[in-house]
Amino acid sequence: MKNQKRTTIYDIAKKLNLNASSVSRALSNNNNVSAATRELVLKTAAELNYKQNSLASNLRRGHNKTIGVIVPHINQNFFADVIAGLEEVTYQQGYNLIICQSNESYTREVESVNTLINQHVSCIIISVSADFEDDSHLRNILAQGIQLIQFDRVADNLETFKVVNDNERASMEAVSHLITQGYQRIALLEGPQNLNIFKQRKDGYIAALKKHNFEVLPELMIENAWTKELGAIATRKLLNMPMPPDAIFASTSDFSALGVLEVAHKMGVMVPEKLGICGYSNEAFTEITTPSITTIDQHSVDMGKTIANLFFQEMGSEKEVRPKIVNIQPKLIVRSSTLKNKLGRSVR
Amino acid sequence: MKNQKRTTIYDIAKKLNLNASSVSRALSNNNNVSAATRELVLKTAAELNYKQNSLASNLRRGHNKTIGVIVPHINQNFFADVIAGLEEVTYQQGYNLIICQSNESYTREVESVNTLINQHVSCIIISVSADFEDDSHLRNILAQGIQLIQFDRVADNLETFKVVNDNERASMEAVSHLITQGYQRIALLEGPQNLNIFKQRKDGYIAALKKHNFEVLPELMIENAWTKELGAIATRKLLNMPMPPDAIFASTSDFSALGVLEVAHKMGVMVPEKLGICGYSNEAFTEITTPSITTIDQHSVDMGKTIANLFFQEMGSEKEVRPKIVNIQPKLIVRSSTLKNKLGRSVR
DNA sequence: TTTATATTCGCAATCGATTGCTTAGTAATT
DNA sequence: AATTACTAAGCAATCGATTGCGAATATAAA
Repeated sequence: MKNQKRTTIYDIAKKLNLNASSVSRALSNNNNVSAATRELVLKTAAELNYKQNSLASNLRRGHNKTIGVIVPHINQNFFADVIAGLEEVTYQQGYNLIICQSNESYTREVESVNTLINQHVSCIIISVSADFEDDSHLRNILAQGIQLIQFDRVADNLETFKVVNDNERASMEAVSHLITQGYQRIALLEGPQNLNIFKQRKDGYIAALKKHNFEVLPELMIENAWTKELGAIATRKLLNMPMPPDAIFASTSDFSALGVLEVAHKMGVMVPEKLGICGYSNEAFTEITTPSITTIDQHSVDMGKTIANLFFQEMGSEKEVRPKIVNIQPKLIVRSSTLKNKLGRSVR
Repeated sequence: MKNQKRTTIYDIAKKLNLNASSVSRALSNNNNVSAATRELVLKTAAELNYKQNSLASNLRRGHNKTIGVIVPHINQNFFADVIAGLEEVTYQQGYNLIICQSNESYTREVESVNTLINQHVSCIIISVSADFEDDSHLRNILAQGIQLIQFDRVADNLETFKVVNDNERASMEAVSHLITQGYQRIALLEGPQNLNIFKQRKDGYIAALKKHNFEVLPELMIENAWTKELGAIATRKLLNMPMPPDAIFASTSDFSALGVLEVAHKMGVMVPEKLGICGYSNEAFTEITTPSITTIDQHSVDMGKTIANLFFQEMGSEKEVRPKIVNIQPKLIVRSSTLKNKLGRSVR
């Protein structure tokens, strides 16, 4: 079974008393072969169970119909969805995806970039890790003549194609919604501020408060509360304050919003009456908690498709194209956890 | 930016007045080079920002440190987790993953197999699509000398390495648990029976009933109820029967269990008092529904790791190894939705 | 000093497919 | 009949790294 010979175009050529070049041309639908020999070649190729060796073909042609993807974790919903969207489009174009996960580690991210460069991928699509340090490895991608698209978490001062969510606007919209619902003291759970997406969400929160002439209170902004557990801890602290917040915007993820909800339940704080809760990401479970959680949908599968289309449309053209930034508008999904005004929770 | 020249070993060789073979040997830590030249080569390689061309290397050496993975959907938790586990191990061995999704389509599955064969991957890891027709494409993988590991959904009559869950046992355990809790009429939501995993779960259900001398009632076994919507429809039908079930085992997925739960809520049927519910897969949300849902954990990340280890350990050896089947024991996670006996739902 | 052994390195073929160029053969044109 | 135009197919180089073999040089042994 091991290392057996696979049929090559030479095998086909020999069998038909042809030259390998003719076989190659026949298989690639090149017009420099007669219809008769093409037929013959295709027939014997099928008979001998010939499979093209993409390695050889790619080496010769100098490019690889393969796209590399680097994400922090493959099995986080957002990234899994983006990859699913990517695959959908790239598959149709005959491209393959090589997937790497950085595990939020900068070292691994750099290593992954290097293997992808070695593989001669046509494009690298990346969402940088949480302990992102500097962008030399990304610059190296460009230096090797490989296309680069950053998405979601992007290195701000590196000019490349980018597909991002308008985090600031979404965040602003969410907080405005809370204010409209009558919440007065709105707390924020923040993510690591070295990632631009979390900074933008914080900015949106602050902008919304200012717009409505609310005071921006540092004690209501909790750093690094981006897991369910950290969200729970932060909530306990917030609700035990002398003047506790009456709403919490878990800007990091729905998981931290879930932590908020659980603590509220345990402490007997009514949601949404006494505490409004808003998450981020529109994870499947936000629809089915009691009460269901208001959140922000990032159109993740579409994001994947957008990224892929960007590659095939914009970057496929021969002329040098200026890096473009695509801003996807996330959508606020209002559910029961913030509907203080219209009780009865009829909205789904 | 486009099509620029990348540095090759020839560039390094020329600069150092060496032959490319020496450069190659130096870079590959071959002992047939002096320490001095190795130093020199490594230094200039770094200076010139040399990156190995894996295409050329793989072509010459006849193998590709790449593993192909084909799953129905990348963004289903179970598969995403398995892939994450796979990546974890393969990364450490310097292997890359090429990911394809079949979208439950047989045609796409066959096409994906073909591209992976063309790519000369060392191994193909597959969980077959729902409309799996025949295994000729899988046999073709073996015929091309490529390793093959099937997991979860496997083609029964093809002898290859397999990593599966003991679905029948898990299913039996779940139903036995329901019986122990005092449920008397236990319904089953089935998945497509052309997939062996769903057949096994049904077998486990029947075996448990028989073991406890319960009657096996065809009217309580609902076919193809494997999404949330189909689960809901089935539940409505079941609960409107003259003699409705007092427990439903959604053997297909937690999503269908969720459909059951929602219908129960709407119809005012108390869970777990009047209706016990058990799902399958241990999706994240099962922990946080009200009541939380009893389910079965498949150790999905570990499964991925097991598969990868199987490849590196068993199949790496030169001697022909007999295909081996690894059976992973899923774990019943008892939560509130089936705790009729001990009310108060103190268990998490 | 001479012979034997070990190191280090170059030469050239190889992996399989592609492609520019050339040649042979056929058809069309005058 | 002769020249031109065109088609079909072969030749050989190429992509970049690897590797068996042999040559040259250095080192050790006699």
